[in-house]
Amino acid sequence: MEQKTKHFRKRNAILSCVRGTDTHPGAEWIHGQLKPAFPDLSLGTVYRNLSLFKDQGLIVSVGTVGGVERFDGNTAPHVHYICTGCGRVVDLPGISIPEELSAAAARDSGGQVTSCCLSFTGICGQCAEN
Amino acid sequence: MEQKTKHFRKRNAILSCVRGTDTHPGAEWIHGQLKPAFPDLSLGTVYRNLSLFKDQGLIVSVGTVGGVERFDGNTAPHVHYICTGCGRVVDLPGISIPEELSAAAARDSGGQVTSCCLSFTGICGQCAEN
DNA sequence: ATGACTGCAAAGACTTTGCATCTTT
DNA sequence: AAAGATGCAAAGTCTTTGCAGTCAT
Repeated sequence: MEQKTKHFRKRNAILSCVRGTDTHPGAEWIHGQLKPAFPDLSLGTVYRNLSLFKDQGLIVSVGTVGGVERFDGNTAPHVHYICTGCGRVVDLPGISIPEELSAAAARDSGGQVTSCCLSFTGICGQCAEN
Repeated sequence: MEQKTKHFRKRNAILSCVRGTDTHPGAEWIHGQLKPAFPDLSLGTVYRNLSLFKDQGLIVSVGTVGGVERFDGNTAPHVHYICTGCGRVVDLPGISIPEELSAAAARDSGGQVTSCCLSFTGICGQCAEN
């Protein structure tokens, strides 16, 4: 068991890293976070595993901010606020996406709807001060 | 006047191209569309002008699909359906974003809200057949 | 002349991929 | 042995940028 753990140690660490933060990180950020614990962790491995997790539905992409794809360990549909100044992505748990919209989207598009994404963009209070 | 027109001919063509389609195009697509009329149009110019239009608020980005940024000449908030199979982005004019959500987002985030984006993703009917 | 727009190609940034190596079964 | 995971570096895409040339005022 311990052996097995070792084999997946990095993979698990990557998944835990995404799940354990609310920063909606990109690959580089995750790599930086894990580097101290895994000095030989390769960026390629981070990308490979993120892609894998995404395919498996363990994480979701919240889109590309400033050229880098950002992920979220919270796979439940929820609302984001994206600051175009600093690139921060924060959750807005106080706002929920009306249930009926998904059904309407499936009907109107004539296709299947697997996920939805509602995000607001602007300048956050902190950036506005600068 | 005709001279002036000539000077901005390409710029105007790029803007018209984005505004005149509902395909939510990326830079490459626009370049391909205008190439016949402007054989010497450079991709760099397309990128430069798209960036300019975006800064000016003449167009909006609808996000990155399959690694390429897609634009929309319709700057009014509206809902999109994105097919993860073929990458098509279509409008869902039948669905509107509840007005009160924007205000709630500004309040909850403590920042300013300049735009919002609601999109549904899935496999479109056409892709599902393959 | 001065400022603006563009073509071209080089540079940049982010992501993917091939191959050799090491691990687990 | 066979399948899976990773490091490393090369390759691939998309986008940005510097420079020189052209056009408008």
